[in-house]
Amino acid sequence: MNIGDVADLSGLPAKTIRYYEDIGLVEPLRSSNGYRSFRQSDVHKLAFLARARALGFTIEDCRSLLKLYADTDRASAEVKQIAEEHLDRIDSKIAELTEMRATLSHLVDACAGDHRPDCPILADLAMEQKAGSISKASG
Amino acid sequence: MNIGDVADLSGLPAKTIRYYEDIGLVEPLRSSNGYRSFRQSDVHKLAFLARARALGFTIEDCRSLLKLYADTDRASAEVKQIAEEHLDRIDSKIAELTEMRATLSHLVDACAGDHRPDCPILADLAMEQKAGSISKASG
DNA sequence: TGTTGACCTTCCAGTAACTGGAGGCCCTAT
DNA sequence: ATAGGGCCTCCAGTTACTGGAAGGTCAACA
Repeated sequence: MNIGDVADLSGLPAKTIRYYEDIGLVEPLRSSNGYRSFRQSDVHKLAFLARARALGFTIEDCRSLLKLYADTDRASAEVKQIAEEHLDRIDSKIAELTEMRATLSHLVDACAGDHRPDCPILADLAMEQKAGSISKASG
Repeated sequence: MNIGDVADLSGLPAKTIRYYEDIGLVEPLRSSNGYRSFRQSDVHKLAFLARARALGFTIEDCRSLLKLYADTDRASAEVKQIAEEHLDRIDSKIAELTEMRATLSHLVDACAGDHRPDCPILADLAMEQKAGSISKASG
């Protein structure tokens, strides 16, 4: 199977598949004309990668997961740990974004958004650290 | 003021401040010894940047916001628009992460996480597109 | 006066995970 | 023969920094 077919099947761009080969995630064969030749197992692996990436696992996570997937004797605990760590990262990110959202939404609501120059958003951004003791206290 | 002092005041690493100069966000003066010499207005600007970046505005957003900030005649609507677009991006990101979180958390809950090899997480990741018509339908 | 040591400088390279593009070969159809 | 599409490699760019090497500057101290 050529890269275009595999791209269609896995949902990954051909560029990305080549990249995944570069970094050693897949190792397709080569045809005599130099074209990459993908086996069914390669397609399966790429679909696995597409799914894991869509769930936000990093490439290095994916590498670990693929190893664990290939090892039929692995303990599910190992996989679960990777997933739980990822879940924690997701939770942190959501919390961070939610806080940003709250602040920003507050500012947006406070801004008239008209032709006049007064803008609470800029005012907040420009807010000076009056006390001086605020910013670098516990860095 | 030297870069170290400004770093302390703004909360930004010196490296980052140099980078901001590289990309034209600040233009500190230079002392005779070649050291960067920051005015109060530079410090103010950097604090503005630190705050905006903490709220997740991109560098290009920051560039626009700084321009608008410098222009005392701007309409608050312009600022509000940037902020609202950013708010939308945040909302999308939160939605995406929340969906990931739900799926992943479901899988983690389903996984025993013990010494046995059965693992619903890997099973899901490896899930084959049986129908074949699923993946590339509306690309 | 010499020498630490902290602070500053520039420049280069690397991060994560691709993406875009140039230049060129391969294959099929007309 | 020629047109087109698919494939190849290699290089560069993306975002927003961050780390490190090699070296200049400055204040303090013996």
